[in-house]
Amino acid sequence: MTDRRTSRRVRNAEDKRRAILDGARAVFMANGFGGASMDAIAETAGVSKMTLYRYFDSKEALFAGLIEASCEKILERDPSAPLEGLPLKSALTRFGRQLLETVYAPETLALHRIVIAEANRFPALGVLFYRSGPERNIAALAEYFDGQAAESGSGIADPRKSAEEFFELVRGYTHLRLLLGVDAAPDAAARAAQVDRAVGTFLKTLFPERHGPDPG
Amino acid sequence: MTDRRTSRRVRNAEDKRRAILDGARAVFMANGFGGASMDAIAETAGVSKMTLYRYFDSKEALFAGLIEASCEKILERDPSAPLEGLPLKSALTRFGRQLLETVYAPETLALHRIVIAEANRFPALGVLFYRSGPERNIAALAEYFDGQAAESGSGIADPRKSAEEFFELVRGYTHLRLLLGVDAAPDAAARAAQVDRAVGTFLKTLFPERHGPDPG
DNA sequence: GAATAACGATACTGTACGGTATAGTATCGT
DNA sequence: ACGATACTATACCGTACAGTATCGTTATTC
Repeated sequence: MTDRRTSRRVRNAEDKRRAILDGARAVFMANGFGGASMDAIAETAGVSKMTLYRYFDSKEALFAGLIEASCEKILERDPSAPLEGLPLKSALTRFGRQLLETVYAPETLALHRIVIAEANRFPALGVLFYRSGPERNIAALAEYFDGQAAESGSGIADPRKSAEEFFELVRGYTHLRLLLGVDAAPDAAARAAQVDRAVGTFLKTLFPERHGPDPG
Repeated sequence: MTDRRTSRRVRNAEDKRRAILDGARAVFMANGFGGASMDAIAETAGVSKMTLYRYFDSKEALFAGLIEASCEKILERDPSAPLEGLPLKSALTRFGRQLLETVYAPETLALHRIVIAEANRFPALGVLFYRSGPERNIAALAEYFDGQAAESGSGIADPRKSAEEFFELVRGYTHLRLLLGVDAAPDAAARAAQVDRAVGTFLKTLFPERHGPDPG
């Protein structure tokens, strides 16, 4: 029975591969591409260096594999999952909270940092990351806007642009501050407040006539 | 006359220092901290490696010196210079155009990349960068808002937050796409269009009652 | 239970790099 | 003109690292 079900060898191989990628993630994210050594990765992964090279041809290949795996993990989530029928304000709030939860998470920040840092050396990974993450969020929200437009009759002029604007308002400069290590990570309450403000601001840009004079 | 005016020796020293920093900028920005070698920097700067170490104690010190110098250069500009008395819309437009011109410039993008990348290894530089750049822009705009409030009577509830929101809308996701190498740098016309849209959107968030129904 | 493949441990190679030492040359101040 | 200082060029040291080779061990397959 060479491979009834999945042979044990294959499963072990998958385990090894996961272990290697986990170790690579830890070391690469903490030290960057240049600061990470293959010896350190092997040790962190609990694997001999030979095994490393059995699974990945080179340091570059390992790095690329890691980023691709991280992007695939992002892709597993459906960003628009349960929001199809929701009213606008609720949908925006949930979109926003979900965004901040993932985007402010240390792992996501580390991924941002390293992909931005190595965008020169690995141009394809920058594109892959953008398409797997931000791009999909934007597309999902834009699609939701389109659905809303069909329902309510009155549509948004440029759903894509509006979607981008919403996410910009949500993530805010806090995102940059986190990437730079200026701020500490905000807790759930702070994140919720930030989303609420962003939703309020954004709704004014969509339907200015519904809001009275604001200043004060 | 050991130093009537500035002695020639110190002028030469300043020149050398500038040359070294220029070389360091080119190499660091192109290859990152880890990918940059002191030999390459020396060669690019047209200077012997010994001279490098006469001016900077170590690679870290040189890197820190470079970032500090870059931040000082940013600080020389007064972000709020000629906008004091301008009406709101004009002021925002000029704020916005100035922001995009500098923030989308390749050197600024490279600085962003490298500071974000090395925020772990050099936490102080991340803070320095933020305070020299984004923070000052935000503060300048917030101050302008305060001035407007004093003039017009009706103020903005949270000028700082509003200033951040404006700049978020202006730089947009294009900034991330540029950092990731997904988009090519937009030309002046595209930047102007982006600013105009951001200004329009932002004004709706400030004075929703002044704008009629928008969708369509 | 033998054959086979994967793995661990470790030693090794070549090289690139950070930093230093040295020796000789140009430049500056007086 | 002379002494001091800055600079170049180059060789060098130690180390760290990417990648390879070897060998003994374990575990899987049939």
